[in-house]
Amino acid sequence: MKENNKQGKEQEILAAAEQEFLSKGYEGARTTSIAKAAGVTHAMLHYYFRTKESLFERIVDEKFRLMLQSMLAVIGDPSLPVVERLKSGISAHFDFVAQNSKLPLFVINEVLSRPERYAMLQNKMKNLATDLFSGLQQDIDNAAERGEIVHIDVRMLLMSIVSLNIFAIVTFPFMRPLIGELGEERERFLSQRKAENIETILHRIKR
Amino acid sequence: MKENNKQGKEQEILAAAEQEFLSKGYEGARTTSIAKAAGVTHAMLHYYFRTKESLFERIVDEKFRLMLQSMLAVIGDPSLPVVERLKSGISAHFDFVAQNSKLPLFVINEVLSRPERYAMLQNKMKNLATDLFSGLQQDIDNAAERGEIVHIDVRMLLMSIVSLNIFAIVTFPFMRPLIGELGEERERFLSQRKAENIETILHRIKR
DNA sequence: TTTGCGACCAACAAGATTGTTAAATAAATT
DNA sequence: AATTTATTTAACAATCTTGTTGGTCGCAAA
Repeated sequence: MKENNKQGKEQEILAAAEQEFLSKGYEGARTTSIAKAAGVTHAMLHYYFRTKESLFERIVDEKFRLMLQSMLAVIGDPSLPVVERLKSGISAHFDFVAQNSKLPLFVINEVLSRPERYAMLQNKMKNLATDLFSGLQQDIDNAAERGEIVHIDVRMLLMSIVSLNIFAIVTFPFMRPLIGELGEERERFLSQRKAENIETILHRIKR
Repeated sequence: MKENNKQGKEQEILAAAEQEFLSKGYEGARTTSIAKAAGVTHAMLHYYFRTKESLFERIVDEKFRLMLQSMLAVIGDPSLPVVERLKSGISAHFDFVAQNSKLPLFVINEVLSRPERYAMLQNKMKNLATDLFSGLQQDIDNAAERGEIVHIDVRMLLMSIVSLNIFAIVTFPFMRPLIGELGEERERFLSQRKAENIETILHRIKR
């Protein structure tokens, strides 16, 4: 029942910290609570990670990376035709967010409450934008030239996609009754909402 | 410079509390900080509002009401034809959120971190849904029968609208660079994004 | 064996934060 | 004016929270 290998405890603490920070944010999180959840004295927590702040950094760095990585999923497979590419991209992004439902709000909250992080996030975003988005933009432009779809700025389109996906999953807990009978079970609702989001984006580019 | 009428101080405290709670949330807010911002000793804060919690309730009640009220704006003017009605509804909702940009995140965070509020919010939402949405749904159904637009569940449509509007404004601070040159000034970006959101929704129902 | 070193814990320290209270002051009521 | 009531203040209390410290335990290298 006891885990007393040296690295084991560090991992336990990290796992507990992730839980705590993701669900309560930096301010709401308590190092004692993290320690308890990890099955360690709170002195141990300070032994492995000097301060609450440094422990938080560890979590936040990983989560920011994960968040950006998820944006990449939207780009989809360049070998597919544009419409298929978008379909699978939206679907992949939706699934990712559904399985990491606390991630978006965590990132948004922590970056908004720490303007000193703006620069970092903005840089990474800019890289994403210039490097990855341009390929999809080309695909879109070409398809538009062929008259298959409508002209549109890929950044606007991607923003719509992440808006629709993230918002649906974040607000699911209290949107459920608004949807009424449709929202009996989480899975059912999510799959319907995913289909609706795909539909919305495809309509947007339909000729 | 001093406001020493009795009711004045209470209002000062409420105003300061609103600022503090909206930007830092319940956990991040400090009663001493609120008191200082209001120009009162922190004992005064406890004199007027017994506890931090009760002060918070005052703010949260008002903000929840405001939030739901803003959803109503989306319904729009029933005397307009459906497409016009949606256009003005989306625009009104977008403007409201833009002028209350801290509201959505505040409400989402506080309701999610307090499941005991789920029931309350869910009830109010259900009322909105049954009472107000049905009118718009009728309009949509009729227009769809006439072949002007496509059939769609109004709840899905409204969820898309609030997703697009809220997300755009909440994430504006760090989405700006992703948009690049487009996002030089806030006003410019917001008006472009508003237009894009309207476009997206209209495409969704276009035949 | 003993020396050293990392993991570990109980207790403590310092400061922040919410909340109380007793007394002073102002305002209103009789 | 006298009495009550509301407002205000300063000081304190209780608790929580982060962080430290001195010392213990086990184990491996010398």
